[in-house]
Amino acid sequence: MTDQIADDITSDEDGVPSERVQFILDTGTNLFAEKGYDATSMRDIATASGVSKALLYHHFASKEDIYARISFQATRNLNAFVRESIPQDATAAEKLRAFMRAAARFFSEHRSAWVAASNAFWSDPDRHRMERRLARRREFEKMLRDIIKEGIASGEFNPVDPAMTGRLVLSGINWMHRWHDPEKSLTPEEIVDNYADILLGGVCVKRD
Amino acid sequence: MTDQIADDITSDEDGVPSERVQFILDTGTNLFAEKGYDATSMRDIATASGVSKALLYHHFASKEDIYARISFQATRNLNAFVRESIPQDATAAEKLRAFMRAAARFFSEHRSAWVAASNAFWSDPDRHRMERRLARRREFEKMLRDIIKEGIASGEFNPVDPAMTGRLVLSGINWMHRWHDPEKSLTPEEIVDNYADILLGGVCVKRD
DNA sequence: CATGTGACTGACCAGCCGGTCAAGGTGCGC
DNA sequence: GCGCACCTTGACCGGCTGGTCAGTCACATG
Repeated sequence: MTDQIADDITSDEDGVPSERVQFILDTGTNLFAEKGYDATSMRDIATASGVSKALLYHHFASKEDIYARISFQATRNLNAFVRESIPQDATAAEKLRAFMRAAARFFSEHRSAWVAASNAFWSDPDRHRMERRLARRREFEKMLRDIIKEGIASGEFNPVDPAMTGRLVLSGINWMHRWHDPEKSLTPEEIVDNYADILLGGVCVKRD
Repeated sequence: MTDQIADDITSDEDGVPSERVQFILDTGTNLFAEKGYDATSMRDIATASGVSKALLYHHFASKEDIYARISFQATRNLNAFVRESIPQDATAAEKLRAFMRAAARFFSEHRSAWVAASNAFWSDPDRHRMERRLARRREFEKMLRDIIKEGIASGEFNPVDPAMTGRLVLSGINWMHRWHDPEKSLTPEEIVDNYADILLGGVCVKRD
């Protein structure tokens, strides 16, 4: 029923959160990213936010609710952002590179939220929301595979396996936060640019 | 062999653990891999092992001690196993592929332990052990970079950045446990074989 | 037999966990 | 003035956490 969907949307996105609610979410984002979900207590979030623990339960249903809203916010605009960053009239290679750059850029701009959201598989608190998360991830992966398929169809790419190639690309992006130090070295965009070079050009020298 | 190394080995491996101790470690390995470090309690491990919680503290110093021993066991033989799997008289491409296959094989054979060990950065309970873990990881990465450097030096590989290429290779291997279902689809070795094909051959068609 | 040693246990601890609740502001419409 | 809606709080709850401890048992050594 349509009413239900409308209810779901409003109850979930809930317009713009109040300043204080958003501040609590930001605080939680950093704590979750630093220490992980389990190791971060509601007291930690409350203290770091400068409010009482009870207030958290006035604005949020539970600890998982806070976490869900954080990861929801973190990934909400990812698909749209990446899609908008891909040029229409371009080679598949350019599109692939744009995809990787956009994902890396989004990652670096929402680093804490991304780490917090991707660090846990987080079982199944709200099934409906979980399904939408999964659907969004599938859509994200499909975007990437379509670029690869397009390149193969046009003869620009070798006949690689799109699913496997996509996974390798995403592995590089997703694993970055495990070793990348934002303080030094290259920016995430520079790193994935390197990855793109390696992937597109291949490691072995081209033999005729 | 130097005395220091011998000391290190005996002090840490401490001979073969008794049957019961090893059983507790195996039980803990599975629990940590399933539920994560924080979500696994000492009671869980004790109950699942069929012993009292107090016995855990008779054999182990703390919860972190159990975890450290598990991840130590898990990675102990990785370097040696991978090194032995690399053929001496072979092209750099063959060596790279052998490296990836061996790492993937080791991963699939010690899946639970590997997931448990790699899921947490786990701060710093025992500095000495932590440093040796890091040293081992550096050694592992160096092995991979040396293969790549060798290929570049001989003219077999393109002048790619060894560090960056190594990270991309390891990203694919390390990220696998996040999406790979051991029940179905390809084996880890088949997957990294695909990765090797893509990486070595490149995605773009070779233009003379 | 006594003595000692290491594996093993149930009961217990302080402290923290997520979550609840009744009550106290505070400001706004009436 | 009153009532009302919302934000905010400190005190509190049962339950679980990692960890401790005194003591039991089997067995080996003298």
